[in-house]
Amino acid sequence: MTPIRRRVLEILLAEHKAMGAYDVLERLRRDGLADKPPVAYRALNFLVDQGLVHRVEKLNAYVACDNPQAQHQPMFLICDTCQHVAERQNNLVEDLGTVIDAESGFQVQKMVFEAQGLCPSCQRVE
Amino acid sequence: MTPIRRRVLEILLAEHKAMGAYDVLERLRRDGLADKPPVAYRALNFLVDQGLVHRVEKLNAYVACDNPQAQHQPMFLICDTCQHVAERQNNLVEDLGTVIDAESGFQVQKMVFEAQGLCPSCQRVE
DNA sequence: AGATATTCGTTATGTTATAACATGTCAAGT
DNA sequence: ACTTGACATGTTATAACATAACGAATATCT
Repeated sequence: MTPIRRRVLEILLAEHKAMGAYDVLERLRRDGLADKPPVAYRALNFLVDQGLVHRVEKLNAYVACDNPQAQHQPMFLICDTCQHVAERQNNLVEDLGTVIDAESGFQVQKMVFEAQGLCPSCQRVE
Repeated sequence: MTPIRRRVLEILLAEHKAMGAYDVLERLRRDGLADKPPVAYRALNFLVDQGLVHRVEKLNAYVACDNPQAQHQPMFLICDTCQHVAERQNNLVEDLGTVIDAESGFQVQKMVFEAQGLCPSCQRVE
């Protein structure tokens, strides 16, 4: 952990939402830290490798992990209306990894599971 | 269906692999068709909406659908070694959609499921 | 201290995607 | 036949996302 990495994690924890790398970068700039793209990407990639941050593929964005202690295969529920990203866990995801392996011989190393739709509170509004 | 859309679909069917929008564009250019990014993106988005093509989020790429007739929630197995993308179906994916809805009230409209790892033939080589 | 490895700062550029607007095409309605 | 409307296309420009490369700074080990 270094000052930049720590700061990026703090930013993501404080926002508690998915942020693009350039959004993070903008925050770093406001803090007087370096503001070139590689600075943000390096820190984000490091945090993702450590399991402290997840990347949301559908959004090209990053969120702080809800539960960094536990080994887990996260899945994300992305609300199309309010853009909120909820992290969830469900054993079915890991089961699916096992099933794929058994059925097709494909050796799964990493899985991406992301659902888009309407979160409960946006359903009520519609 | 229009000439450009048909041609883009043909290209993807012929390659039988995931192609980036700019790869498709390069082919269109060779065919003497328009070669500006929006041309490729419009055709690809159209084909995705029709269910004839899928977008692979992890790769920012597109593949022709294996089985366009059937209503399905595809999943993709992406080999990190040979880059091959296999399309699969499994009821667990749809089950997961149902479970999410039941457990958290999130109304799922679209799901992305992508696994990365080693395909059977690349496992043998390692 | 000197050697080694890691991180950082920066420039430049590569890659993916869309906004905006002008133009073309064709069929339906009058 | 002519206008309108819907849709598709062509084009410019630029936004948004991401990394290669390299030298300087900092930490770690012996």
